[in-house]
Amino acid sequence: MDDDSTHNVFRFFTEVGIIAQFSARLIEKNLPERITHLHFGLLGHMSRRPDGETPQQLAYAFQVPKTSMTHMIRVLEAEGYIEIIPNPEDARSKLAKITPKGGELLMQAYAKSAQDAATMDPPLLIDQMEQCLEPLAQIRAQLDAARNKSG
Amino acid sequence: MDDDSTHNVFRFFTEVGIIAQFSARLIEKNLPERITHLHFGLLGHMSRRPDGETPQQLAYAFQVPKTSMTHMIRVLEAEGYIEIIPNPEDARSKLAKITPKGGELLMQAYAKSAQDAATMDPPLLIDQMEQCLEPLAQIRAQLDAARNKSG
DNA sequence: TACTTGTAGTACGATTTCGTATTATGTTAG
DNA sequence: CTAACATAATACGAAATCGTACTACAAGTA
Repeated sequence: MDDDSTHNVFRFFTEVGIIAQFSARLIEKNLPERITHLHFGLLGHMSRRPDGETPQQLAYAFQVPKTSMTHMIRVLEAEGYIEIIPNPEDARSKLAKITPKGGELLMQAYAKSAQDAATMDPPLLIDQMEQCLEPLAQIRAQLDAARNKSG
Repeated sequence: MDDDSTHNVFRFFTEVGIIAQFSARLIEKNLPERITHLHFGLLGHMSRRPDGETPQQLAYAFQVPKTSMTHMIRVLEAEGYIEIIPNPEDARSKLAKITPKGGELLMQAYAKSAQDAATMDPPLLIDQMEQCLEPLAQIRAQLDAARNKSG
C-alpha cells in the first residue's frame, strides 16, 4: 500500500469517526437519561429479531465485550425496554427481547431525531449520504469479513 | 424530508457508526495499555499545532465534555506523551503540547496500523474509501456548521 | 457413566466518562 | 476602582466500560 493510499485510509477513518460522534449526539439528545445510542442500536437490532438474541450474539454484533453487554442489557431491562428470558435451547444462556415499551422508545426517538435531522441549518447533505451508502456497506462487509478471519 | 430520505440518513449513520468501531479497534490494537483511539486522535491533532491547544479547544474539537478532556490529557501527561503548561495569555487556562515521546507513539502506532491495514484479508476497499472521502468531508463540515448554529 | 474440555453469562475491581458544583481568573458596566 | 457577571479548569461522585477470574451447563471421549 503506497503512502498516498495509507494517508487516505487514515483520513477516511478520521472522517468516519467524527461523523459517528455527531450522529451519536443527535440520537442521544432524544433518549432518556441512562440510554445511549448503543442502547438505541440494540433496540433497533432486537426489533428486527422478534425471537430474541443471546447476550453473546449481541456483544458480537455490536463489537463490545461480553461484560459490557451484560451491563447494557441490564440497564435496558431495568427500564423495561427489553425482557430477559431463559434460552429454551441452552440452560446456560438467555434471550433478550424488546418489549412494547422498548418499541415505543425506539419509534419516538427515531421520529424526533428524524425531525431534528430534517430541520438542521445548514441542511443535511442527503445526496452525499446516499452517494456513500453503497461503498460504506461494502467497506463494512469487508471489515466484518476480515474480523472473522483473523480476529 | 420524505420517508425514504429519512431511512437513508439513519442507514448512513448506522454504517458510519459500525465502521468507526472497527477503526477504533484497528488503531487501539497498536496502542499501549491506557491509550485509546481518542488519545491517538488527540496526539495527531496536537502534532499539527506545535503551539499547543487549550483543554477547552480540544474538548470542542473532539466533541467530549470538558471534564472528560481533563481526564484524557492527564493520562497523556502522566505517560509523558504531552506536556501541560500555563497559558501565557490567560492565567485560568493551560496549553497541552505533544512531546517527542508522544510524537514517537503517534508515528509508531500509525506505521503499525498501516501495516495491519495493508495486510488485511480480504483486503481493504481503498477505492471505495477514496470515493467517499469528498462527500464525507462535506457532510462533516455541514454537521459542524449546524452545531455552531444551534447546538 | 465418568472425565475432559468448551462455552454462556456474571461477580468483581480498576479505570473511564461525564454531570454538577466549585475555584480562580478575566471582562465589563458604572 | 469595584461589583457583577462570564469563563477555564477541576473536585467530586454516580454510572459505564471492560479485563480477569469464576460458576454453571454443554458436548465430546472413552
